[in-house]
Amino acid sequence: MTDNSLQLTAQTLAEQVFESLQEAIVLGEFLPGEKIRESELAKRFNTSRGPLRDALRRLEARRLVTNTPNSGARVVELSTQQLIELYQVREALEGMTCRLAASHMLDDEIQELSDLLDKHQQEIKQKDGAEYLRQEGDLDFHFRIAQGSKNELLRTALCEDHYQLMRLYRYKFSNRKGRPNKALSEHRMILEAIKERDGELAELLMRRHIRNARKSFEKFINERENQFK
Amino acid sequence: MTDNSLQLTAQTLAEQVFESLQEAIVLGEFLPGEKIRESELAKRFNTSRGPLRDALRRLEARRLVTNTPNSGARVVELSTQQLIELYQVREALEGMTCRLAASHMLDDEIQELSDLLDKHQQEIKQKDGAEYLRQEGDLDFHFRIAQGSKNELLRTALCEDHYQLMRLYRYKFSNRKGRPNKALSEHRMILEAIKERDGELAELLMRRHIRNARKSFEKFINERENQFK
DNA sequence: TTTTTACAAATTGTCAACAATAATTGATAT
DNA sequence: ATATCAATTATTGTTGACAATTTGTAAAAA
Repeated sequence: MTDNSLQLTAQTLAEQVFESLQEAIVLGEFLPGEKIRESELAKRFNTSRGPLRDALRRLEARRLVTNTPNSGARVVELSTQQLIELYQVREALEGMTCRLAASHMLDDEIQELSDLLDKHQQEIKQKDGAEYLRQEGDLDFHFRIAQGSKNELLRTALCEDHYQLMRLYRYKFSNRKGRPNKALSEHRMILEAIKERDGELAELLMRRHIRNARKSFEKFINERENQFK
Repeated sequence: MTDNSLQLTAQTLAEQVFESLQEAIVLGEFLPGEKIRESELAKRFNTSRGPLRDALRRLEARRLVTNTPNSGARVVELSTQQLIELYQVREALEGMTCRLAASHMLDDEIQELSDLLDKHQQEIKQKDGAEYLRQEGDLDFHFRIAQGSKNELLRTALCEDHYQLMRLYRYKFSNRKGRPNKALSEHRMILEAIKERDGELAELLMRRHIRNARKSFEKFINERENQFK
C-alpha cells in the first residue's frame, strides 16, 4: 500500500482527528467494544467535542465505530458471523474488481504487480518478513488490483472502507500454517489471468482465493471451539 | 419496500434531520450539485447547525452529499461513468446476495416474492401503475432478496446505502420501451432458481439481469449523444 | 440477600457566539 | 473590455456553556 501517513490533506481539525483516531483504533490502541468518551478523547487530541463528534460520524461510516444515541460510541466488535459476512462481500467485490482490472490495468501496473509478488516470495523464503509486514504486503496485492480496475467506487469501497476493518482484525485474518505459500501461488495465477486479459478467469480465481481464505478462517474457528469440548 | 416512513426510531434531532433531508434530496427537492447552506437548512428544520452538520456527515457516508472542507456541502451529482460504476458494483453485490438467498431464504419469503411478481404483472398489464410506482416495486424485488440472503452487511449496503442513490437517479435507471416486461421475465427466472435452491444459477441470472439493465442504460445514453451530431 | 427506588454523577445532545476561511464585489490598472 | 487586487460579505469551522439523558450508587423495601 502506498504511504498514506504523509497526507497533508487534513484541511480541518475534524479530519485530523478522524485520521489519528482511525489509526489508533486500527493499531489496537482501543480494544474492540471499548467505550469512547468524547471529552476524554477531545482533550487527548487537543480539540473540543465538536470536531471529535464529527470524526466519530466518519468512523461510523467506515464501520470502525458503532454509536448508540444518548449512550455513546464504541469501537466496533465483529462477531465470527460478521467476519464471515465480510469475507462474502469481499469475494463479490474483489471478484468484480479483478475482472475489471484484467481489462483496464495498464501494462506498467501489471509489471509492478509482478515485481511485488517476487518480493513477497523473497520475504516468505527468508522467514524474516514478520507476519505483520507480510500481511500488509498481502493486502497491497489486492489494492493494486482495485486501483487497476479504474472503478473509483469499487476502489473506495475496498481500499478505504474495508481496508481498515481488515487491518483491525488482521490477527483473525492472518493465514495459518501453509497458507502464505498457497496464497502466493494463488496470487501468481491471478496475475497470469490478468496478463492474459482474461477477465472471466481472473474473477473466478480471485473469488476462489478469497473463498479459500474464508474457509481457512472458518476451519481455525471450528478447531478452536472444539478444543473446549 | 416495506414502509420506512413510520420509523419512530429517530432518537435524536440529528437523526430526524438526517431522515427528513435524505427524503427531500431523494425526492428531488434539491437538484444534483445544488449547494446546501447549513444555517438556511437548520432554520427550515427548526434546529441549530450542530445537528444539521451531523446529518450532513451521515448523508455523506451514503454518498448523497459531497463535502468540500471550508467550502460546503452539495447534493451529489453522478456522471454517466459513475452511474455505470454503480451498476458494476450492484452486479457484484446483488449476484452474491442472490446466491446466498437461494440457500437461506425461508419458504414463506419465497412465496411472498412470488406473489409480488404476480402483482407486478398485473400492474404492467393494466398500464395504470405509474412509472414511479412500478419502479419502486421493481426495487422491492431486489430488497426482498437482500433480506433473504441473511447477510446483514450485504443487506445494509444495498437497502440502505445504494437504495437511496438509485431512487435519486431513478429517472436515469428507468427502463425504456420493452424493458418492464423483459425485466419481469428475468425476475421470474431468478425466482425459479431460488425455488430450486440453485445458488450458482441464481447468481448468474441476477448478474445478467443487472448487466442487461446497464446495457439498456448505456444504449440510451449513446443514442441521446448521437442525437446531437 | 436480592430487588427496587431515588438520588447523584457522568456523559451525550443541542445551542449560540466567535474565529477562520472562502466567495463576492467593486475599484484600479492594463 | 479584461484582468488583478483589496476590502467586504457570507459561509463554514470551532468552542464552551447549558439541557437532556443515561449510568452508577446507595438507601429502602421485599
